[in-house]
Amino acid sequence: MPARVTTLKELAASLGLSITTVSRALAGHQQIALKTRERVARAARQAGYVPNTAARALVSGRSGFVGLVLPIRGPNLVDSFLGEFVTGLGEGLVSHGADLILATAAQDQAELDVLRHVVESGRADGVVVTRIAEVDERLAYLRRRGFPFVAHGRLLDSDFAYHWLDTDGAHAFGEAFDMLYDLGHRHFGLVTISEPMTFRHLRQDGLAAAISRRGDPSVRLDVATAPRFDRGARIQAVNRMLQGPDRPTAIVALFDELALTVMEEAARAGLTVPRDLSVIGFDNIVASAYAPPGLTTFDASIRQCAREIADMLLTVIADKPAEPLTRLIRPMLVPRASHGPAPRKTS
Amino acid sequence: MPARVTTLKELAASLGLSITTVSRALAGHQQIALKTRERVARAARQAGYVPNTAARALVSGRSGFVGLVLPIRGPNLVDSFLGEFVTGLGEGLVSHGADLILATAAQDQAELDVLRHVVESGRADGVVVTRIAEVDERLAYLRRRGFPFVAHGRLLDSDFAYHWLDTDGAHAFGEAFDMLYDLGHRHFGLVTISEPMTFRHLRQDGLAAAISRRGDPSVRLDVATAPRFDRGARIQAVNRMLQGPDRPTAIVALFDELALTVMEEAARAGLTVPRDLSVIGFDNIVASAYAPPGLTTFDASIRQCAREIADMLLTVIADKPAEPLTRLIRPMLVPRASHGPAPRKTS
DNA sequence: TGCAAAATTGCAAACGTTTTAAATCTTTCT
DNA sequence: AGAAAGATTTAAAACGTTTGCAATTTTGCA
Repeated sequence: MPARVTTLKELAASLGLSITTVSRALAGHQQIALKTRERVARAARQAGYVPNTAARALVSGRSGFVGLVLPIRGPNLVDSFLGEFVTGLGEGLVSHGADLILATAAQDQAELDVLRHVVESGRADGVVVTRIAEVDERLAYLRRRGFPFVAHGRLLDSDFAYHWLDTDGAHAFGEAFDMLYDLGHRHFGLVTISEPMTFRHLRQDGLAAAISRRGDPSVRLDVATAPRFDRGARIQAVNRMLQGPDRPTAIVALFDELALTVMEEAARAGLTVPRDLSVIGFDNIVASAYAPPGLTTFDASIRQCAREIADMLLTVIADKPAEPLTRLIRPMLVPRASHGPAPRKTS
Repeated sequence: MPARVTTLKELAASLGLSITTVSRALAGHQQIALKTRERVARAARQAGYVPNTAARALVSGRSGFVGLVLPIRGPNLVDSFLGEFVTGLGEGLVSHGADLILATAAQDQAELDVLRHVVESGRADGVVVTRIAEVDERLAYLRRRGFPFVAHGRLLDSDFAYHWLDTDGAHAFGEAFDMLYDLGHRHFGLVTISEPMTFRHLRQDGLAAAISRRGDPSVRLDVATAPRFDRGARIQAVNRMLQGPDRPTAIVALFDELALTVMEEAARAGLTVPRDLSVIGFDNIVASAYAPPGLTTFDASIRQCAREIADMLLTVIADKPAEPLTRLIRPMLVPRASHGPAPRKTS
């Protein structure tokens, strides 16, 4: 059990050196004699010295933290996104000795307020912003403030540049369309949400672009929209799409939860997936592998993305690059058993 | 857009008051005239003043953070535990103005090292420790150090008292046994893991206790053990249990992932759940609702537990209670379709 | 050996806040 | 009116670190 040394002063005293020298030695400054550096390092290790974060932050202006404001979540919303995301961030940060701070918005408190506090209190040197909204005041604020940040996702258009990493949902949805078209499908359904997040536009536009690229006027696309967190409304919307006399033969859902609802309701309506209906999702949540017959979807590897976001942010903090850093990650198709050839026309 | 006031000094100057007075006014000290307190509060709000965390932490010795060392996770381990847990912690902390810091262990670094750093650097006022191991050096360290912490889970026995919250796995497994016994089952299987976590003992002991409480000598229990993160070995272990000429009619799995493996392998072996085999899990992960025929399991409401843990920890930090705080949360049975009456003896 | 240059170390200020002890101003009472 | 008591405010130290600049020691060379 090593004698506890709490401060630099104590360590310096035990070595017969000044605080300055010890501080510089530990920081690896060349101007300190190598022999001294080694001696100090050994003593510090042996004494279990750990520098005080607050003191260091106060004088250097760097906290060594990266902030993330927790997205507000419904009471019974359970998914693995957050866990994957923070794990990835942690992995990306740890190699640079940074840590993550998680701030939560209270019930009635706006996320922007929390963000402001994190920024203004000097708790963090940079922040990560997720779930970008169509009009996102957080980005505007950070921009105004000149505070380092990296967005996970992006705006549809903006009059300023910023650093972002996004999964290429547009490409994935195009790929889904092409695959389904080649399987003979001509009548498509898109199940989407009504919340003003940009990713829904990016994905829908990717689908639309692939359709028009194909240039086949016989292709039809129905769109069903429901609020994200209202399961009842979601089921209704899906059923409206499923129950018309003339229903799509292939449904693409904005993300897996919606796709699973589609599969459940299809089963309830007596439809067999993929014989009567093809379904494709996005996210590759765990349940998608288990829900029969196995949902075909896209894997965005959240954890890997988060790791890269951490790297980007640390670069932004350290180097203040003039050009915006941007990364578009292509999600990977995970083919399972929920898609297949279009059913023969029966009429 | 309010003029940015970064420091107390500036705010004091703009008010024509001393730093001391402004500091005290904002802290709500009675000795400052009410009129002054109000004037200062208004000015601070209007100027958007946010106190510097580092400076405050340095002088007060309190960082306002609670630490959590991220459990090391395999590369493709995906679950919702972490997300639920940090969400709950965040919810519990926010009402007291505390934030969460997440520290990650580097590849080869021991979790204890990271914990030590968090503690010794003064980054946090208290920590949460999860996934308690049979011999847990983290608890021993924190104890020695006299550092505030709350454990999620507990030791099997210990020579010192500490604060913990745990889900009552023993009770749940007893409940599972009773239910299955009443359905006619006499031959049981337990699928468990080989990692030295205490919860596996608590649950297994709960099962054993229920068996002996029943006092029926015809009850048999087979146990299969596999390493947690080795899917191949897990499948092998399950199959050994399933393929004997004399297999259990009811299998209880230590947690849902294992139960899902059991159901998959049962299906592969041509067994129908629950007709030929009853399966019960623990955790209620999302996939359990989707995996046919729907896994009967127990819900531990991680998020709610985490919220309580946060409350407990804040109490511990503030009040240093002499008596250990302990909470045992009874998980709730989530009956689905994977359990049923024991099959008739055919032989 | 002596002196300039180079190498190494140390002093002291600063970061923004809280807090102890003391100073100033107001009120109350004789 | 004057002093004591109470109310309110302030000066200055402290927290543990980093860092600009100065001081000291060592080295190289004549």
